[in-house]
Amino acid sequence: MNSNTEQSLTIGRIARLAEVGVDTIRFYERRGLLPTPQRTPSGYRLYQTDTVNRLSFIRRAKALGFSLEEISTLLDLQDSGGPKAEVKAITRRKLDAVNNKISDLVRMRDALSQLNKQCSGKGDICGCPIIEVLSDPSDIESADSKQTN
Amino acid sequence: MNSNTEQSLTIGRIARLAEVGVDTIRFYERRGLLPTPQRTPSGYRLYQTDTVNRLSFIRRAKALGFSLEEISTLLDLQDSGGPKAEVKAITRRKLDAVNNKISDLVRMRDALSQLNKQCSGKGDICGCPIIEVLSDPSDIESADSKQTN
DNA sequence: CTTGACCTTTGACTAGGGTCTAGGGTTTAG
DNA sequence: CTAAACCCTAGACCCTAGTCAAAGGTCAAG
Repeated sequence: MNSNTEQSLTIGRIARLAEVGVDTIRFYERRGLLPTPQRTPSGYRLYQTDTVNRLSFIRRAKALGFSLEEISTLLDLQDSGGPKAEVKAITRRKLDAVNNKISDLVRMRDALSQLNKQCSGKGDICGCPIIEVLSDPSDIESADSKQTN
Repeated sequence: MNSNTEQSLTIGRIARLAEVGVDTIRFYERRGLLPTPQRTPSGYRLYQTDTVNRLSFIRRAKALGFSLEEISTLLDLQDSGGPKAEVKAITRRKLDAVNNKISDLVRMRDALSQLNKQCSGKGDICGCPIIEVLSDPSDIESADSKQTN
């Protein structure tokens, strides 16, 4: 096909380069994260190699906890040269959300870890502090005063 | 209806007492978290008041991050008087999972917070450190990790 | 008797992020 | 030439934890 200049890759090749599935790429296209690609006369999608960068961008943003919708916005801002303030606002919101999630999980962890410490793990279930707390939470705060087994 | 002994409640009443929806109760029944209840001759479900405790158990276990499947196991153990060790193992696994999720999120938070600090938020997007990191991660210590929700 | 609140079932729908299938057409290596 | 490997589309399906709707049956009050 094209001898030199800039090479075009089929979806399978670009998928292997970016380490994502071909279905994922088509899915991202439908979601507007990837521009509609060129096609061969027979209808095959053709991608430029820089699409790999875009896919990597998406992977990294996902690793930071951004949703596909947020990533889409980020990519639009990048494409259009939009204001930095908006990128920062998205990051800030995500940071707040992550912090909230961490607080929730830390609370869960503290409760679980206390229960785990308190339960001997021996014998049958009667008097198991874990079951007891779940059955009646009135002692969940004062749970450290009990040393049941 | 019933004057004294043990009163039976319709699904709507038990739902109000336990502060869950009636659909949720039927859903839990299908999932095996609630035993199949008695019925009136006309087919209405009838619950004993202690079903409220069971529903509260489920609510509290959910708040600790247990999935319905795990809660189902916990309830089975409670019903059958199974070994404490198993309850403890489930709690331990959940604790580990929560800790892993916290680590992931803390890593995300650190990356996001660093990016947020670095970005001036002024001007257009050229040189935005957030976009740059997403485009080329060579300057951040791999924020890659599992997906978290 | 009628009204309204309650109950029944089945089945569809939600969000998020894909993954897979069926039923085709195309391209390439041998 | 043929078979394998690749590509296309539309649409169904996965997971979790429910929630909602439709179409009908039941029950208590007035």
